[in-house]
Order: sequence, then C-alpha cells, then structure tokens
Amino acid sequence: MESRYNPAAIEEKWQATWDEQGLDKALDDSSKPKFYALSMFPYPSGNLHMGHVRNYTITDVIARVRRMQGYRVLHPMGWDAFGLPAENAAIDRGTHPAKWTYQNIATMKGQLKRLGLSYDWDREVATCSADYYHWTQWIFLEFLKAGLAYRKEASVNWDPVDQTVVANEQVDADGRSWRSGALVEKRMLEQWFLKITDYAEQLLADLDTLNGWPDKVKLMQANWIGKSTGAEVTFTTEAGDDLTVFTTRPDTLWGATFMVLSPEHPLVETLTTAEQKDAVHAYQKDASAKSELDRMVEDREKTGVWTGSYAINPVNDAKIPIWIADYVLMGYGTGAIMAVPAHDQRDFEFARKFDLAVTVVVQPEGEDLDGDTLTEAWPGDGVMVHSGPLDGIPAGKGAGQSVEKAIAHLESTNKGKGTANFRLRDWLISRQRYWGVPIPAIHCPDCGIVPVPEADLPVVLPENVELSGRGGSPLAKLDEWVNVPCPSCGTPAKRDTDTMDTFIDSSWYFLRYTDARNEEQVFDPKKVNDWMAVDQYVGGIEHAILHLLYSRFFTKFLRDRGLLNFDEPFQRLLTQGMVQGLTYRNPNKSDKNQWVPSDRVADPENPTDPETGEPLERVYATMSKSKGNGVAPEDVIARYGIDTARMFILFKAPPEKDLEWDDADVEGQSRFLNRVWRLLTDFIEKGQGDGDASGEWSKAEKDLRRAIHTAIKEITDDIEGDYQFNTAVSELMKLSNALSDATCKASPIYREGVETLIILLAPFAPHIAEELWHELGHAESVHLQAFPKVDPEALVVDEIPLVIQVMGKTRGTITVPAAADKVMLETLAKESELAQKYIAGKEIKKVIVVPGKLVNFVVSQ
RNA sequence: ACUGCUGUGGCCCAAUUGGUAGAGGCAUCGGUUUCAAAAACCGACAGGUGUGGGUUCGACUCCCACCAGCAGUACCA
Repeated sequence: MESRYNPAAIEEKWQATWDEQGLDKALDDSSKPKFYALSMFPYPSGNLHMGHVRNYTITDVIARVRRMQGYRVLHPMGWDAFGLPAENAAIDRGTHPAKWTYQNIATMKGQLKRLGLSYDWDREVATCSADYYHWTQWIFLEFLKAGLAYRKEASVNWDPVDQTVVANEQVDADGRSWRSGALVEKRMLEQWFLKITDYAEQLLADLDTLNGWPDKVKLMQANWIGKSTGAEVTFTTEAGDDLTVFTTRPDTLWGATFMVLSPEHPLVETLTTAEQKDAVHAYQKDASAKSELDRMVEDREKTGVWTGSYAINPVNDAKIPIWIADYVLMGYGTGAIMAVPAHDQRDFEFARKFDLAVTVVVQPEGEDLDGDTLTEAWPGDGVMVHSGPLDGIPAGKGAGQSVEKAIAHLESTNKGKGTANFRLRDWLISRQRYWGVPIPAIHCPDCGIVPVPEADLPVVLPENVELSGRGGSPLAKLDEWVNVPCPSCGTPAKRDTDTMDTFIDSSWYFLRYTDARNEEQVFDPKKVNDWMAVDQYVGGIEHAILHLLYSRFFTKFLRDRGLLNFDEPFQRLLTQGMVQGLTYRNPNKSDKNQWVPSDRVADPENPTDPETGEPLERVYATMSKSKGNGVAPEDVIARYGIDTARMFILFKAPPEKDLEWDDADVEGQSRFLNRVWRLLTDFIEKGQGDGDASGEWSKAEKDLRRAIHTAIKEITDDIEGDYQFNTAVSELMKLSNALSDATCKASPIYREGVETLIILLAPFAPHIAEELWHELGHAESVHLQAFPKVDPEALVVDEIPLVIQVMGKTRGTITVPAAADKVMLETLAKESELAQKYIAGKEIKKVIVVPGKLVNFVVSQ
C-alpha cells in the first residue's frame, strides 16, 4: 500500500473499473424498492463550474446512500441543450449552433466523468436531438388536441436584445428579461400560448401536498399563482351594455361611486361621448406609448379621463361616472373595476384628484368616518353602514360577515356571483429564434391552423439556416422548408416558423429518463409510473417559479391525458445555495469597475487596486467571470482530487445555504482524508484488529463501539432527515478521531470501527473509500456493501451526567445510573453535595425532573 | 412598501426541537519532531447566541417591537 494518499492515481483507476462493472446502471426490473435521484440538468455552456459540482455532489451522495440501503436507484444526467447562447455563439463565431452545442456537451461530459458521479449514462438525453424533440412536439400536439394550446393576439413581453418574446415568468420584478437582462417592451402580437391557467387551482392546492419542498418555494409559487377570492358584479351602462367587474370586496358595493376601465378595455370606444372623444383618445395613445419603465415608477400620481358616460350601480341604482385610467390593467380580472374610494387607497387617491364622491360604508368601531373629510381609505374592519340589506353586519371575510352576505345577495338577485381570480397568466411559448423545437403546426389559408400529423413527426429543425439575430424568425426565410401542402386539404400552406420556449423541453425530461431510448412512444407508461415521482430533486432556487411550476403543470396535464398516474413530479426538493468566491472590491468605485479580479491582486493579505493603489475590501460574492472570483473545478481536482473537493463542499455549509469557497478549508478536508489514509496504513501494517474476541468487552471496547454506532446513527439521521451533510461529515471526523484515540486497537471491535468508517465514508468520498476497502482485503466494491445499521444496544450507557439546577441556574453535574427513574433522580440530586451547597436551609417549593437530563430546584429566597 | 428567510467564539458552522451554548473544521498561540523549515502529531485560547422587552422553574429555541443582511412581489381591484 502507498504510504501517502495520492488521489490522482486512485480516482481514474476506480472510475474506469466502476464503468466496466456497470455499478451505476438503473435496474428497471428488480424487486428492490425504487429511488429516483435527480439533479437539474445543465445548459451545455461549455464549462462546468463549482455550482454544478455542488449540485451534482449533493445528489450523488443521496443516490449512493440509497443504493447501499438496498434501493434500485435511477440517477441520470442529460443536457438542456436548446437555447440562445448557442445561437449567439454561432452569430459571433460563424459556427453552427448544433456544432457548438455538441462540442460543449462532449467537453462537459468529460469534465463530469472526472467527478466520479454515479450516473447511468445509458439514459443520457439532449433536448436538441431529434429523438428527444420528436416527443416534445408530440406533447405539443396533445396540448393542441386538448384545446390547451392556442393562438391569440395579446400584449406580450418583447426582449429587444434577444429579439424574441418571453413569458411573464421570464421577466423579473424590474421588468428585465431573465436571460439577456434587457428591459422588455410591450407589443401586441399573435402568439402561441399554453393554458396553464386551467390548472391554476390545482397547482395552488397541491402545494399543500408537497411536504418535502422548502416553504419558501411553495410560498413563491403560491404568490405567483396569486389567487384572490371575491365576486364578479355586473353593472349596466346607461346605454344598456353589461359591464362586469371583479372585486374582492363585494360588500363595499354600496360605496362604489365611480367605475374605472383599463384604457384598452373594448367597451371604451362605445362608452365615450362625442365631447370626450379627443381627451379619451389622447389618453389611450399616451398609455400605450408608456414603457414598462414609466409604469414602474413608484407612487406615480393617478391619471385618468372621464368617458362622458354613466353606469348604474346594481344594488342601489346610483348613477356613477365611468372613467378610464392606467392603474386598471386589462390583463387582470375583467379589466374594469368598481371604485370604492372610502375603502381602497388607489380609488381614494383617484377620487381626490378628480373630485369624485367618497361614501363610507364600513364604519370602524368607535369612529365616525366622513367621506368629505377622510384623508386616506379605510381598508379595515368595522360595521356596514349605508348598505341596505347589509347594514349593521360586521365587515369581513369570515362566516356570516359582510362579504359572504354580499355574495349571497348578489347571487339571489342575479347581479353577480362569487368567484376567484388568479394572477397567473397563460404561458406564452412562441420564440422568434432558431435554436429550439419547431412548432409542429401548419397555417393553411383554407383550414386555418392544422397540426402536423403524428406520423410526420419529428418536424426536423433544418440545418442550412442563416442567422443574424435580427429581423424575426430565422426559419421564416427558408422557403423550401416553410412551404408545404396542407395535411388536411392539400392546398399550399406554410409551416409555423417560431420555435418553442426552451422551458418546454425541460418540463418533461425527468419523465423521458425513465425510458430514454424508446423510439415508439414518448415513454412506456409502465416504466414512467414505476420510476416516478422523482424522490429527490436538487437544483438552484432560481427555478422556484419557472421550471418547477411548468413541470408541475406538464405532469398534471399528461396525467389528465391518461399517460401518468401521479399528481406531482417531485416528491422532495432541495434548493442548494450558491457557491461564492473571495472577491476584491474597491469601495470607491461602482458597478462593474468595483471588482478587481483575484489574479490582478498582488498581495492577498493587503489587497490593493492595481490601477489606483487604493486598499480593497474582501467580500464573498457569487462566482462570475465579471468579478474574476471563480475557482475552476479542474484546478481543485488537479491539486487535491475530487474526493477532497466533495468533502469540502459537503462540509463547509448546509446544502441550502450559500457556500464560501475557502482554500484553507479545502486544505483541512485534504488533511482529514490523509489522516484516514494513515489510520488504514497503520491498521494494515501493524495487523491491528486481529485479536481474539473476548467473552466480555472492556470499557474501552464498549466506548469505541458506542462511538461507532453513534456515528452510524447520526449520519443516517443526517442523510434521511434534512440532508445535513455538513454534520454528517463532522461525524465521520469524530469517528476517525475516536479510532485514533482508541486504546483497544488489537480488538475485533477496532476492526469493526475501521471498516464501518470506510463504508460510511464511501458515499461522500467514493474513490478513497473504494481504494482503502480493497486494501482491507475485500474483493467486492465498497459501494455494494450494505449501509451499516445501528445496534441500539451499543448506544446504551450505564451512567449519565445529570445537570443540577437551582432556580434555573446550572450549578454543575452529578453522575447517576442511566436507568434511574424520576423519584430516584430527585432523591439522588437532593442528597448530592452539589445541590446541598445551594439548597441547604432553604425551603424547596418545587422540583422539576427531566429524566436523562436534569433536576431543577425551585427554592424560596 | 408588503411578504418571507437569516443573524451563535476572530471565521465557517453544531446544539437531541424549551433542559449544561460547542460537536467538527479554519485561523491564532504553545509544545513534540527537525540542523532548520514544511508536513505530521499533542495541547491551549476564546463567545453567552443582532438589540430591547415578555412568557417560563429554565429561552439560541416560543411571543412582541426594533436593527442589519438576503430573497420574492409590487397600482392584481
């Protein structure tokens, strides 16, 4: 055996051996229980970074532990391979997106292989290959059949940098596109949508069943779906048209003193009187010209114009004016509101600005609000007044309160009904770009939109395309590809020239892994229902809404098409934190200039700006090229080996928290693995652990056995519970320390300890564990060993320290028999010298005994 | 602005879920070894848990207010 741990030598050797032995293949047919462990698949950017390494290491540990626990494990990997970077790289460098993508996949696969992750590569998928997107198109046709894929003209988000539209979910709070960071513009365009809103209720309700998901993610999804309950109320205009509004406060209907329509509302034109025409048109023009940015400005003063018309309030026949204003959005509710200025702050501001009536209908207790003197709206509780049948009823959403009564009143008089409204919008999936899945639809002048027949799938993405990044869908320029006969009537027709949002590709890839090579169908229902749901999904928090919401939607839809028999794709979800690098920052500079790349800092102890000489701050920030704070995985592996990198990543921080990369701590993990190596060298060379099993165990042996089984227990709990890998690794260190310190190294117990350490280490540091396992004389892989089970007997202790408290203050501990009951503990404590020192001569008013823990005396002063 | 999460030795992080604040690691200091150094090994140091209140026999843990950092949402009727 080598006297020194040399990771480079052993890692490649074992990776090759495992490959040959097929250790990581997922077994479809087996009586073992299944476990599906999945990391979010990467975009093949061409370079593996530390964030990937962290993500995949976490999932790999889980997969390895489950295998050792007797599960058949599905642990696949693939490529989210369609997307704009390929197209942009092609434009910049004159290569083809396909070539660029497949080269990157080859590079990254090589990098991944070097990490020794236990993937079943036989199930690899790439979303850009025709045998995958064939089925993406097939699923699209399913949506079409179900009436859930449709085209409509709508105001959509246009990304001027990427030159394509993007979905609502893909625009952040600042109005910027998720990929390019460009401010999006609103455009009216006819586009393809998927009707995710049909599933809004289920997507919201089923969040409650996802016990293995972080609350944070569930909350974000719930907010995004944004359910509001209330009522629709139908007003009538003076001209006799119906005008329906949505409100969450139908109880305040008697306080509605005007109505506001969105400037885009279809009824605006008919409602506008001749005198108001100019003003209304001017306002509409103004509103449509306003960019998202203008609309973002906080506390913008209310603007609006009167249409010249009136509506009749259905509950009290009041004649109220109809206005238009841009604070009412066409995209939410019905695009029209009833305005109750006394109880809604926005309406209040509007009313004051345009001198409209304010009528109080909720009177808070002990106050006497008056619409004329009110300085802000009162959205709170109180008692209903000036509200006809609701007078005297407590205002609120509870049972028997005003909202419920108001809805009952509306429904019985046929003027409205209780309903819910969602913030969630339908998913805009058309993209005016090349490198994506062609939408399998044909536009026929006679038949309209005709789906491409299933037998003609896949609609192959043509290769001979010219990319400029400008001027609409690149596919539209390929006349030969675009012009086809209508599949239905045969007349000359045109293919749809947009491609699908790449989030569609990733909304079902986890299903395809269960049957990745199937050429006959999207997947075999037996296989998909067997392996799914994913037992553990691991990925970044940035997909809290996007990918995770879309995937849930797809799963529910495919279930309703009879293809799946489960409701949710991901049982448990772990959102791992970012990997941050040591970053040098010049506090006197701003924006991009403030970051000084670490390779330009001469003295890391006293960092200074190479340009100005100013001292720099040391902070931790997410690794990125622009900050020059990245640590390349291949450098770390070359220096320490992948096992050390894994140990460091797992140990440094709990998986869901951000991790600060620290070379000194990496060093520490390297030291630990070296210690384990030496422990084994000693063990083998000195022939330790070969002594006879004595009849009775000595105290040293008992203590060591307890240490061994404590480690098993803690590590098992850490892995099966909340994935506390950091504490699991520290338990490995404790066990290693206990073994070094053991005074019974000849004992078979010592051998049990050493072998247990190696088996427990195997999921975390698979290569060194395998090497040492074989050095111990075993022929079979350590990864095929059963994960150790706790022997509760081994954990039993004879005596425990008992904490003595007086008035809640800890005074020390006494040693007592572990089996002592409450009465005995109290007696032992009371009689102890320690306690007597503090309680002698005082009256004991109360004694609190916590078995196994402490005794607390409450005494009179 | 609203909602949520986080705040523990110099640093990263634990704490059996209300019961002795400290396991593990990093850094620092001292020692062993060495001609010397590195490595390795042995040992030591350290805070009362962001702040202020409250509940309790007892609070890092529960409640209230505030501060700081991070995240999500933002005229959603």
